[in-house]
Amino acid sequence: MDSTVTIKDVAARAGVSVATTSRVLSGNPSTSAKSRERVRAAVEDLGYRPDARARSLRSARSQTVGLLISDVRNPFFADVAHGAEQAALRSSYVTLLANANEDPRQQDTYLESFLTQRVDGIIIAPQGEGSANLRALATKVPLVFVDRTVEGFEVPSVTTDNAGGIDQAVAHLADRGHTRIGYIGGPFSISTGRARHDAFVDAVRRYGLDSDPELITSGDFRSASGYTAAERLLSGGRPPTALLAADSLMAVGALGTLRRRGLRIGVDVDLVAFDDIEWFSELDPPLTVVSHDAEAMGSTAMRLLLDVVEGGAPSSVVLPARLVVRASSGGTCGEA
Amino acid sequence: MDSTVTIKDVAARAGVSVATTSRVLSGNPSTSAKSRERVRAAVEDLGYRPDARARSLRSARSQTVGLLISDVRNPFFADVAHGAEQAALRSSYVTLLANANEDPRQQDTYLESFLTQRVDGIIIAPQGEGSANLRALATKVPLVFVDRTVEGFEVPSVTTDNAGGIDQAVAHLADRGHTRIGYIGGPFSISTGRARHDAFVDAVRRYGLDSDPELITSGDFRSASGYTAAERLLSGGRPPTALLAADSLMAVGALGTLRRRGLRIGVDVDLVAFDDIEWFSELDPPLTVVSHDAEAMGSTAMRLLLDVVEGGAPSSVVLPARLVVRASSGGTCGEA
DNA sequence: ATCCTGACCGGAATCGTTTCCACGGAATCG
DNA sequence: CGATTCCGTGGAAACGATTCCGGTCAGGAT
Repeated sequence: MDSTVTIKDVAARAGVSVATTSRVLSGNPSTSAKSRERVRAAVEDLGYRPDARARSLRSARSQTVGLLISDVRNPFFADVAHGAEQAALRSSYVTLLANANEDPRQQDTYLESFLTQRVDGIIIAPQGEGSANLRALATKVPLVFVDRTVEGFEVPSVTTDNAGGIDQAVAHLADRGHTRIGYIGGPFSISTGRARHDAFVDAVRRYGLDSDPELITSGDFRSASGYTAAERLLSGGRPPTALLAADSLMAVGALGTLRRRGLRIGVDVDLVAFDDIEWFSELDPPLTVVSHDAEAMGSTAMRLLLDVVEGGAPSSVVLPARLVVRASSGGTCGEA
Repeated sequence: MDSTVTIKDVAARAGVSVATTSRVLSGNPSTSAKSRERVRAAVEDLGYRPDARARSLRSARSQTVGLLISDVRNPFFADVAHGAEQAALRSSYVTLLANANEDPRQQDTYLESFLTQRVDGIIIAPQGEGSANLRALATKVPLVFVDRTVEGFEVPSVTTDNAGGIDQAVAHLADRGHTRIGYIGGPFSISTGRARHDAFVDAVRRYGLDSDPELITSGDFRSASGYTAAERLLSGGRPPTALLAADSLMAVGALGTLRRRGLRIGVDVDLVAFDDIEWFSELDPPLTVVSHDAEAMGSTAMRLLLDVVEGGAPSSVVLPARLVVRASSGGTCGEA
């Protein structure tokens, strides 16, 4: 089953030395046209495929980067991963995609594994607070944060303009005449959770809306927590007339709550979600969202990382967020 | 930045030979308690992490498997990937997750890359017909198919009981009194597309329903194609009274069509989807689905693959499908 | 004719491990 | 007491590539 044709076999078949073969294979200019041709032919004949492990053992590059995502099953992160992967491919890097599953322990397991695989760099959407672990990592291998950051880390990052996005959403809801907006936030242990929360509080104040602390809840960026948060918000004495969810999965949970309570979205209660997702526009009614480009986020992160790997020192990037108004907050049925 | 502490450093610090150090590290029993202790301490002191590349270069095992999924952004496959990954982790294998993006060219690119990385085995949800490429692969490295298969391949696979699932769905709709069911199928180039189509035709015949060929359409397992297929079905002279979509994304597309046409799901038209997805139960109305366990599918595939890698010859597995009736086809609002 | 230059090449060292082989000494056995 | 096992060990050869270093040879300059 294991053919294992090595560079030695190729060299023998081509009638040149291993050294020359290697030179041809890696595009070293000091090779004659004749050797190039003969090696090329031998590679073809033998179906030779260089061994990436041996190659990267000798030269200090593995042409491999690690991508540690917090939850592959979250469509937003799936898109980020896809964007990053495509960008890596274009620079002929291979991406090791790992799934922390929103669990710091698994995050550590995979970081460990990345290290033993000697990846050239790591992109990570960090869990919780930067463990000592993470801090040690940053001194060992190029690191880039995507979507989330950790305080006090000197690493490049790609994030969304969370404040801008939330501001647009609150402005829109205020425009619609809402004064009591229920907020379903993310965990404070995650930077996006904090940023969006702070932006919400700030926007509510600036637009002169009701800043009742009862209107603020928080979940864990998964749908079940969105469900219970919405439940809590709506069962208060003076329930909100609009809901703003800090991510798509929690919005899905809220959707369930509203349906079960028989509330009509866009009529009885408005709903706006952070993160756009393909099928949010196909729902009945289509959901108003704060949209940001997950794929661009992934590809940008990869670009930054490869910059660092090649010795550069790129600066962080903040991508814009854009409100897309749909029927769940009074828009028309079509796309905005 | 690069610490590069090697086994030599550990050996020196522990005052033993490199050979002994290696033995301790890989749990070789012929080591004294004393060396074990000293090596352990040295590893700790130096923060040593073995180099997976060197290790796997020497021993013929890389402890790495490739997982090639047809579309990471399809929630079904995201779940499969998650299941497989967790199973690999339990056997201390690392998973290289790649995304073919429903594109045979990218599939080839990644297979190539898996090969140069010298993975111990590959799990794949194959695109289109088994290219010569794929066939050559099967002779080189252990292979397992997941979800989909390719005719004439002697490799273990994990699939769903497609026929059983479709049968339950059609039986249920027939029960509800439908005689004209519109079918939104997948591509014939993919085994699941063919299997579900054939099962549908068969079930329609057995339950004595209308077998009008106009009722059968097919898409590409993506939402846009579900949209246009539903559009075509509903604009015929005698439109169907129920829709059965062969996968979740196409069901999402159909959802959009129904909304735009102002048809009430579960009242004017019933809708059933193959594949369950977390948020299908949160929709309004919740969707009736043919549910199969994607995570189990992934972990089973990984189990089969590791079996092959260890020299076994496991047989293929077919996982059951189960109809979950919800309000989109007249069920109650709660879970079935 | 001699020297120099530059293009091309091959031998061998190297990357960080595992593993084969041989060896010393303690324990067991006749 | 000598022979035989057995355990733990270290030296050194792999694994499959890259790359340093020196050498050959052709051709142009002197």
